[in-house]
Amino acid sequence: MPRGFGVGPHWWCNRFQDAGFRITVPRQAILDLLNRTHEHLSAEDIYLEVHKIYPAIGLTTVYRTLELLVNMGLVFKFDFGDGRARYELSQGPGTLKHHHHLVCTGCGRVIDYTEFIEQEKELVHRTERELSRKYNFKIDSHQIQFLGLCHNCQKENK
Amino acid sequence: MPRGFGVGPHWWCNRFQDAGFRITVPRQAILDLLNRTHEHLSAEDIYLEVHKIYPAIGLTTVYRTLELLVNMGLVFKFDFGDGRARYELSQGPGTLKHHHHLVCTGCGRVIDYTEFIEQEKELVHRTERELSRKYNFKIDSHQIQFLGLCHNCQKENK
DNA sequence: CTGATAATGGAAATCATTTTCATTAAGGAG
DNA sequence: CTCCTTAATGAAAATGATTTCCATTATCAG
Ligand SMILES: [Mn+2]
Ligand SMILES: [Mn+2]
Ligand SMILES: [Zn+2]
Ligand SMILES: [Zn+2]
Repeated sequence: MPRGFGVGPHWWCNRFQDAGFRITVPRQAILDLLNRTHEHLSAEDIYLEVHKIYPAIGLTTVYRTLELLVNMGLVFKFDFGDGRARYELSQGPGTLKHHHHLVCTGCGRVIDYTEFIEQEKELVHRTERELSRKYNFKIDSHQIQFLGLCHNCQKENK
Repeated sequence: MPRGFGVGPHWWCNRFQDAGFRITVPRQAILDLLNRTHEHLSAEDIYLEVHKIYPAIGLTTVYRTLELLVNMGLVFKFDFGDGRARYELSQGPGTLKHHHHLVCTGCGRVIDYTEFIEQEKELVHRTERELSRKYNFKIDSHQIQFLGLCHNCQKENK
């Protein structure tokens, strides 16, 4: 109902229409939020944030929408080991370039990195080609993450 | 109490003694199982399997032991997206070489692969060096996984 | 062998995510 | 613009993996 919410025809509207999904207020609000942050938000983070501007939102809808977005390939879902899934927009203007993650096992901090992404791309492509052939496996995406201790957490453990 | 269970002084006994942890029957049983399988077992898988040979085991102990083993670096913990953690022995004879995973998003099947591990090692080392320096981040380990559809699941989706 | 206490296991508690189901609202047809 | 079909929503309850509590047990140094 909030006439004129995030109404402009965003880049994702076509994706929805083509797939036959309805463009609803909750979906727009969630996409708007993801589009405007670079953080790795949990479902609850998103619920709380969207709730501020659209209090009628339900946590269930957040989960459902995120699942839809992941299936559509618009959103990445990650597990950084803290017991809750984290989400990040995969495309669109304002989105970070292709990157991977550095996860601190001490405090949970996550750093996006893009170093060596070019060399990595090459290796990944070769590996994908080889694995697809050898295991007859159709590869859609990949995840790379380094686990360790961030600056702060290194001191604490002496 | 089962005198003569998996009693022989296994390779991990020193690790336990050095760290001041006790070598108990449940711990031995869990390590024995992990040592003898190449599967990616969940805590409950392990509980059920160990339960056959040592019925007194409790699920709580399985979780606690696995956490300990992960902290000691003897076991890897993975999330393949099916809502439960999976565990794999990280070292010892009989352990697979350094490898990564191919995860089917259709049926959950996980394939270990070692292709291009040598080239990968090089890249990983360079990346680690660079990231450690740039972000002052002490890297302990890394995970790489490819997501996609296995042979069977490709057909089903037409 | 014995004592201090680390480790265990059952039951209850947590907590993220999913399911259920009655209600609402996209959006195509008219 | 109004109607109508039905996809989408949200509150509440259910689920299911993992954690916490706490009384009891078993390891192992002395
Ligand atoms: Mn990121
Ligand atoms: Mn493996
Ligand atoms: Zn940290
Ligand atoms: Zn499959």
